[in-house]
Order: sequence, then structure tokens, then C-alpha cells
Amino acid sequence: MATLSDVARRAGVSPATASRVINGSSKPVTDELRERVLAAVAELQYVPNAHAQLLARSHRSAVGVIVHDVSDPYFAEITRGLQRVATDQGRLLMICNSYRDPDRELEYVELLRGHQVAALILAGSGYHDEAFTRQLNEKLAAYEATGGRVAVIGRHEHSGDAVMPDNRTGGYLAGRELCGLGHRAIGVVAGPRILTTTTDRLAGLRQALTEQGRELPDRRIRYAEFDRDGGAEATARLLDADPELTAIVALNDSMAIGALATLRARGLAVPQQTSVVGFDDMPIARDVTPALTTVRLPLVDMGARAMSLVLGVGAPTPRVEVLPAELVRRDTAGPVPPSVRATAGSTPHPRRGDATT
Amino acid sequence: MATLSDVARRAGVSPATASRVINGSSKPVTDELRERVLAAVAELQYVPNAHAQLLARSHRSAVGVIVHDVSDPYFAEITRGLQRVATDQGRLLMICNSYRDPDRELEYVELLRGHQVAALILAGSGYHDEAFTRQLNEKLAAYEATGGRVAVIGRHEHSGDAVMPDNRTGGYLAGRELCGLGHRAIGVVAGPRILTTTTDRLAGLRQALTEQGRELPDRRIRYAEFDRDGGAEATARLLDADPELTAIVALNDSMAIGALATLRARGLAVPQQTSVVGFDDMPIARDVTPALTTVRLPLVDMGARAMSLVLGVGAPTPRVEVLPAELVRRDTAGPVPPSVRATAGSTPHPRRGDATT
DNA sequence: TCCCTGCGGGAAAGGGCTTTCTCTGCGGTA
DNA sequence: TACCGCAGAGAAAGCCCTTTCCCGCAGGGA
Repeated sequence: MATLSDVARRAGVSPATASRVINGSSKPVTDELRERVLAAVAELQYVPNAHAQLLARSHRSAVGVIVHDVSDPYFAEITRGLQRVATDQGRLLMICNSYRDPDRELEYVELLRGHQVAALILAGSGYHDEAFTRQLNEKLAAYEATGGRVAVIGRHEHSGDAVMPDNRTGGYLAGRELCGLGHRAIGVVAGPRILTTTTDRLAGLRQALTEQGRELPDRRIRYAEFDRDGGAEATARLLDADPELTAIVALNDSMAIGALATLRARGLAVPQQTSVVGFDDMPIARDVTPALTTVRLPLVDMGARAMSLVLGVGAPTPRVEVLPAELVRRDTAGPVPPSVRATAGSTPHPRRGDATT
Repeated sequence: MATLSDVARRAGVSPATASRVINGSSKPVTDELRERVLAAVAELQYVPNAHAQLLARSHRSAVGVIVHDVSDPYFAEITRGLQRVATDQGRLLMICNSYRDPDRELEYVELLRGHQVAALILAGSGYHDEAFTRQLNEKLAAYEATGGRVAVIGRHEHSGDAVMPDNRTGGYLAGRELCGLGHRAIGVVAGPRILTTTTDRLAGLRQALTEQGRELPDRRIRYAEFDRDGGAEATARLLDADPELTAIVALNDSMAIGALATLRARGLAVPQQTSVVGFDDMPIARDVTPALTTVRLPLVDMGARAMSLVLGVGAPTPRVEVLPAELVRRDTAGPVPPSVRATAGSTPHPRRGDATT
């Protein structure tokens, strides 16, 4: 690789001058030298060594981002928002996928710190895991102590700038909607129970049911991976245990799509026999058939706000922004089927023995 | 930020020793000093400056990847494959989204070169654009001249290691399938015509129709963005111009989903009134209703192979691997409707005046 | 004519780390 | 006892770039 001194030598100038020409320094350079340097750059196909540059100017301009998985639509949307603001500010993003592995998350904090990022954004659910939380906070505190800014999207344990989707209210809205449609036997297809997102959404849902005099027993909740296959599998387990279910709440849209697949495989019509409500309102939600009724989260906006928070200067910190959830009515949630309404009404407590698994 | 010499000073050793302990150098260090260094690291929350490290060891370990958009399922799958092999080999990936902007693509080649990546992988369609192609090849050649390895996924113009999906055969398979089902009035929802992927798939499709004595006039092709909305829009234009269409080939699955949406909006039953065939077999293809008949490309494998190619040592280069396309029959392609078959049979050339737009 | 100013350029000091080379001191052999 | 060899530690030379500081020179004002 050609270096700056190669360029300088070839142009017959000092490295200092070459550097000034290449970086468009404010210090004036005569046109003749400028030409010579530019010519040398072109001839040698010179590209500055980014590491050397980053080391020399102790600038700190890039922003680090840790998400569970960028290719998951939930995070893809958030990332879009992050990216937009970052690009506007001329910042580069370093994005890392933790794949929901706490250890990897910790490692990435170090990695990004080592890469001298100006700020760090953690997107995704928090964990119900004291030890991890403490470790993470220590690392973040160490980073902040050296002037780094940190913002989190949707996790609770970090005291600092945060953007929080209102998961609880979202769960509540889903529950209220289904109660309003007359459903009593409601099953939940939930993500991993260690995630705060899961428990928050569940809490809101439970509150809605309780307010309506319904209950949400444990056997009507199934925990699985927060993806399509997890949703399909959890739905199968749910239906095996309780065939009388008239509605299913999936705690994210990917799981909802899995639920729809299982329902279809079992010949259960949606929403005539079984209603489904998702969560997040990913783009694909409107394209499945029937179109998915779900709870919308302003994902792009969440990303944009987090980035603004972290790049914002002077603003008093910490700030916590709660972004509202909103019910989007489409075609997967309908009134409880009449036949069921009759029997279910007279059988508040479905027989336990029905489980086939 | 604490530096290595801070650690060394605190531990009462030289920076050299501290470095050796921290990096697990092969050079032996007494346990006592080792302990002291480790303690200092913990107390100072020391994290090595990645740029300084990368500069000092002229190692070149990371691999650069340029894709159109990681959050597009097509590239998400490819990236999964890339990532798998890279992780196995202990390599870090730097992934850049070009968003199908040739200039940005060029910039990223420089950027990654500047970051001293050991290899470069370009994934995504090539462009029918001589000037761009030449520039890109110059930059890649310059990179390769300094020992960098380059592999491309699915683009034609670069002479070197390449993994190529068999787009042409894929298009052919889609065409043959529809012809076999009796369709004559087949419309195409195509991506941007500047992309080689578009033209390759189209060429295969055209060949299949020609072999069956059908034709593919320009008015039955609509070019749009390679995404869901592009597909929806192109389908609308297609139907407006030619309401007698009995089948639509979308040149990727995202567009197919858009096509399905437009068809549904217009009350056209799939596949009873209109058949649809997609391309790529993205994960979502099996979850739409009806499930999408499409042409499968081994996306993850494509990524994995490209990474192996580029990290492979000793193997004679350049190598070109063509990966086969395969038709996946699901539920969106059915026989041509009987009524249409009768009239269409007697009207080989639909009237031009039918267009409503 | 002399001095001051300011412009254009180069020398050199980092920036934080790795790694080679050098040095010290110890144990072992002749 | 004298010497050799080696283990373990440090000194210092880079890696490549940016940027401050300094210097020489030309032009303008006194």
C-alpha cells in the first residue's frame, strides 16, 4: 500500500503539505504543489490509512450501535431511523449484532469503546438478569466516564438517555381490543421470559384482562424464541393444551406470522374461528392474508430520537422519551365466534384434561 | 481514556510487558507481573485503542462487505452466509449499504481499503453502466495489486473470484412453469433495467416463452424499484395496460408481495384468476397467503461460498461458482382460467386499445 | 533602507500500540 | 572459579498520519 510519504516523495513535497492537500486543510497551498500532490495520489492510487488517521486526529466521530439483529425487521426499522440522523450529522455507524447473547453484548461494548466511538446506542430489550445488568452498567459507566455518550432504546436498567416504546400500554391495547370483541379464552405467544420486552407487554395485557374480569393463567402463555418459528411452535403448544382458545396475542409480529401459519395448518380460520393480534407493526404485517391486526410502535422514530439524544449537545441529560404504542385494526381480529360464545359463557373454566400434550 | 502506559505505570512494569500480558504473547512473563498488570487493567477499565493496535500490527484481518441493503431479506440471507464463515475463521466483518447507489459503492471500496480489510466482497447486481464498471474495476484492481482479495456475488463485469446465482435459468424456470400451466398473457414486474439481475432474469424468462411460441412484448414489462411498493405499483400499471393478463412474474419476492397486494386490492383471485411467480424464495414467501410460488436461490450458501473463496488460501484464482436456481411450487401459480383460455386462444393478439391509463 | 508582517512550506512531535533488539542476572557446566 | 546460555524484563524503533511550531522570504509601511 502506498503511504503518505510515498505520495509526498513522488510529488516532491513534504508529508505535511501532502496531508494538507489531501485533507483540504485550511492552510493555503500553492496551486502548483497542489496539482503535483493530486497527481501523485492518482498515480499511486493512494488511500489514507484509516487507522492512522483515526489515531492521529483523536477525533471520535463514529457512533456504535448494538442491536439484536439488524436483519430482524424490528431492528431494521430502528436502524433506519438511527442511520438517517447519523448521516445528516456526517457520522459513521458501527453496527453490531448481539443475537441476544448477553456476553456478546458486553464484548461489543468493549470493542466499540476500543474503536473510540463518540457515542453508544443499545437497542433492544433488557434482560431480567442482575449480574449481567450490573456488568453492563459498569462498562457503560466506564465509557461515560471518558466522555462517551450512551443511549438505550427500550431497556430499563440503564440510568441515562433512553427512548422507550410503551410496551405496557401496547399490551394493554391488544388485551382491551380482544376483550371488546368478546374473547375470554385468550392465549399468549410470548418471547423469551428473560426479556423485559416480553414481561412488559405481558403485564399490560394482563392488566387489560383483569380490568375486564378475565384472567390469564400460566397455561395460556407459551414462551419461545421471538421469531416466526418460535411463534409457530408456541401456538401449536398452546392449541394442544387448550383447543378452546378463540384468540391469540403474539408478542411480536414475527411470532404472529408463525401463529398464522400454525393456525392455517390446522385449518382454523382467522379471524372467524381464532383471532390473532401481533405487536410492532412491521412492514410485512399489512401484506399477510388476512392482514395482521397489531400494535404499532414508531420504530423509525425511536431510532431517530435515540440518535438525536446521543448527538445532541448541551441538552440536559439524562432524558427519557416514552413513545406511544397504538392499535392498528386490520383483519385478523374479529368477534368471538357465536358457538363458542354460548358454550364459553357457561364454562368459565375450561376443563384441564383437554390437553393433548 | 486510560492508555497502555497508564496501565504499565500503575503496574510498575514497562509498556512492553503490559502489552505482552494483555495480548497473551508467547513470550513468558512471571506470574507476579502478570497479576499486577491484570489488576491494573481491571482498576483502570483499560480497553486497548483499536486503531493503535491495527496500526501497530499490520495484520489485516477484517473483511469488507458491500451490499445494497442488509435489511433487505435477499441480502440478509447472503450476509448470514458470509457471517457464518467469517466467524468460523475469527474474522470481523465491516458491512456497508450502498443502497444501489453506484457512487456510494465506489466510495465504500475506498473506505474499506482505507480500513485495511484483508478482503472485499461485493454482493448484489451489477449495473449496465460502462463508466461505472470501469471505475469500479480500476479501484478493485488497485486494491488487489496491494494484496487484497476480492470476490463478487452475482455481478458480471469483474474478472476474478465470483459466486453467481443462475438468474437466467431461474427466469427460464418461471417461464416454463407458467407456459406449462397454459398461460399466454404473462406480464412481468421487473426491477430497474440498469441492473444485470433484472436483465438476466428477464432473458431467461423470454427464452422460455419463445421456446413455447409465446412472446413477451415490451408493453407487458414494467420496470420499478426492486421492492414491495415497486412491485405493487408496476402491477397496477401492468393491469391497467393489459387487463387480460392471466399471470405475472415478479423478478423478486418483494415485488411479488407487492403484486399480490395490488391483485387483492383489485379483487383478482390468486391463482384462480391470476397466477403469480416470484423470485429468490425469501423466508416470507411461504408465509403469505396463498404461499408464493417462486424460484429459489441458495442465498445463504452464496454468501458462505463467497467468503470461503476470499479467505481460501492457495486455491488457484480466479474461480467462478455458478449456483443453481430451482423452482419452488406453492400456491400462487395455477392453470390458466378456463374462460380466458377459450377467448385468449382465439385472440392471440389482445387489442391494444384496452389500456385504461 | 530597515523592520515588521504574513504567507507558504517543512521539521518534528506526538497519537497508542506491537515487536525486535538489547541488557541484566541467574543457574549450570567445565 | 570462570564462562556460557538463557529466561525475563525493558528500551526503542517503528506503524502512518495530523498538526503545531518554526523558518525563510517577499512585500509593505515607516
